Amino acid sequence: MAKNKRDIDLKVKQDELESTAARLFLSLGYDGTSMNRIARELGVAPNTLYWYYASKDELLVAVLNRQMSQALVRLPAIVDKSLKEKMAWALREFEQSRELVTTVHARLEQSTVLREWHDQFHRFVEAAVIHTLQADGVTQERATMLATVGTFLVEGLLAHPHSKRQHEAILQWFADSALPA
Amino acid sequence: MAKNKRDIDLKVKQDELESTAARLFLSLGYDGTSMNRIARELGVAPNTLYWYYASKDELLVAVLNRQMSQALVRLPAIVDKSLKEKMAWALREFEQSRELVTTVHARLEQSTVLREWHDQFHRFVEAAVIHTLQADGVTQERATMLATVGTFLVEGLLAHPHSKRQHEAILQWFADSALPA
DNA sequence: TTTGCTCTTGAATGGCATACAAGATGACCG
DNA sequence: CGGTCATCTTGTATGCCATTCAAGAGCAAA
Repeated sequence: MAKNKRDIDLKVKQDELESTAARLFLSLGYDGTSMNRIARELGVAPNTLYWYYASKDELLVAVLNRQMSQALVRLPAIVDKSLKEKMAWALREFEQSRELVTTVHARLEQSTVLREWHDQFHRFVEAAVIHTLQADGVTQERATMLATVGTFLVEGLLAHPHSKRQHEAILQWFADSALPA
Repeated sequence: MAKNKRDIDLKVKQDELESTAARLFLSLGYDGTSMNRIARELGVAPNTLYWYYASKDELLVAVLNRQMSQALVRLPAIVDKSLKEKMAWALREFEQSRELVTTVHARLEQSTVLREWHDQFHRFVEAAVIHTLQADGVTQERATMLATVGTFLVEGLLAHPHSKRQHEAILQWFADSALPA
């Protein structure tokens, strides 16, 4: 009972930490946000964060999972839309976290936790895309390749600023080229 | 004359600095390479580097230009090859500097010099791709869009490890989809 | 009241990019 | 030859960073 209460408090506190960290990471960037800054914002000592997370990278992973689970809530709304609309949706979702996407890729080599998170995430996303494509009659081998391409296009559009029209044109072209007429 | 000699020494010294910096950046990564480390390797004081370059980012830009001009030497060998072969070549060239590509993207927001270099580089590459596509009868508007897509595919393949076969399949599919049959 | 767990902190460590002012070197000019 | 000036190098310092460690506070169970 008491043990249980403690567990609840832990979750509440973690949620508080992660939401503050998320806000700062998104506005100032990962490198632009020091553990000191996060702690100050929360009114705690900097090293308090290290009781909850072993490193800044692990805090980032927690924030990423948080962002992802929030996106998953909105996922059902587009499951029966077209491939193109699904990709446009993903693009809009990620645009909120643009900064973080680049950061993750930059830190892949240096952080094991981050690399594991990244790989798992890619597997998840690509499985979903492959499933969609297969439902449209694409062979598995081809769907696998196209899923990779689709991912690259979304990542590219995130990393480099382009107009809505350019997004539109690229996604349209991809959908047309990927699916049989 | 003497003034001239100094200028020569300057270039020589810069070349020495940049080749050492390049070697370390490529093997240890940008973040993994401290100015201190570069200086130690060269047998000079750390702040000596700041006489030649205003910041670590400017040193990175110099290294990037160095890498690029080395690649440009090898460019003529593939000017008359197919689009697919050109992209495969670019991929091979960049693989040497994989680490740096991600670093550049990660630091775009924080470093003006780097962003300028990056934007200029993209304009250069995309102009070249557009030119190639137009020579194959693609309209300018379409070529512009395809150049962006091609760039994203190369960047994606660089950032994420894939087998030679996957590279091959993706590039082949892109060439087929981009060019009229 | 004592034991032990959970959480927080003060104080420190070693590293980092970078700034500044003082020196060394060597070329030119009188 | 002596002095002046630009070029290059360095010693030293600053303020930041992520992270560590040992000491404490608060509170539950025994």
